[in-house]
Amino acid sequence: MKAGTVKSTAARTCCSPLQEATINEASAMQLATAFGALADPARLRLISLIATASAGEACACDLIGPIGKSQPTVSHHLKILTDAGLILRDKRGVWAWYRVNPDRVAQLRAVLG
Amino acid sequence: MKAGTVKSTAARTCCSPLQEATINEASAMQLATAFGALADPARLRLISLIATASAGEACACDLIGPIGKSQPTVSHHLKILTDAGLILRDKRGVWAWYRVNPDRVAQLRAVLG
DNA sequence: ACTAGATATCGATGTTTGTCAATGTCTACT
DNA sequence: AGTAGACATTGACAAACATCGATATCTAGT
Repeated sequence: MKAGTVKSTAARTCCSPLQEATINEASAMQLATAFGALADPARLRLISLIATASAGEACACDLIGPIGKSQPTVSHHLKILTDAGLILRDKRGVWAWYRVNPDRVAQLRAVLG
Repeated sequence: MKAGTVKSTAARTCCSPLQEATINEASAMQLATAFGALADPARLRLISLIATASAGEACACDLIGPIGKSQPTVSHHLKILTDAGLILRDKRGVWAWYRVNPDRVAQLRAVLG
């Protein structure tokens, strides 16, 4: 039985009605993608490496070693983080430089606030 | 070639060494699980529904309708959120009451801070 | 032009995940 | 004791994902 329906003693003590959800389905999907980008140990370590790099940016070539995964795999994870807007790519010559996107991170932090 | 190695003109302009990652592999896995719990639209809506419920807690029976998924599926999502420590379960009689775990949410917010 | 190196993309594969129908368990009421 | 209802668990299945080897693309130096 749906709680809140007055039908028995137990039912009467149950369930004040919920407010409308503050997150609608569209923005839930958008946020889920962003949190999903953080839902992998390798990607968390990548974003941490980038965030703590001197000058606030890191070359992809220096991220492969510490992660301990193959180059295509690291490239794949960096793409997921980039597509989610969490990091920004800057291709300079042969190298790809990544830095954290503070606005996007702050947006996620606000959701948890 | 690993950037930072002095070998060519381009190499010389590349790659100040990265600091050590602030997140080690163990805590990365732990955090990935937590963010993974937020990486689904249905679960985000669930936690939002619970957070905005009057008295700060919501009965599972009132969460099935708004989510629009079957009862086992909603129960499954609630379990994932509970296992990740994001919400707390309180079984009272036949009903299961859920509330947000503020400490855990604050911990995740701190990681993004 | 050619070569070497950095990164991205493709194709394949094993694993994880979301979903639901069916079923089990537990509580409270009759 | 029996019944009804709330919630969890199981089993199955398709979709999504992480990973890697092979390959393509693009840049810089020779």
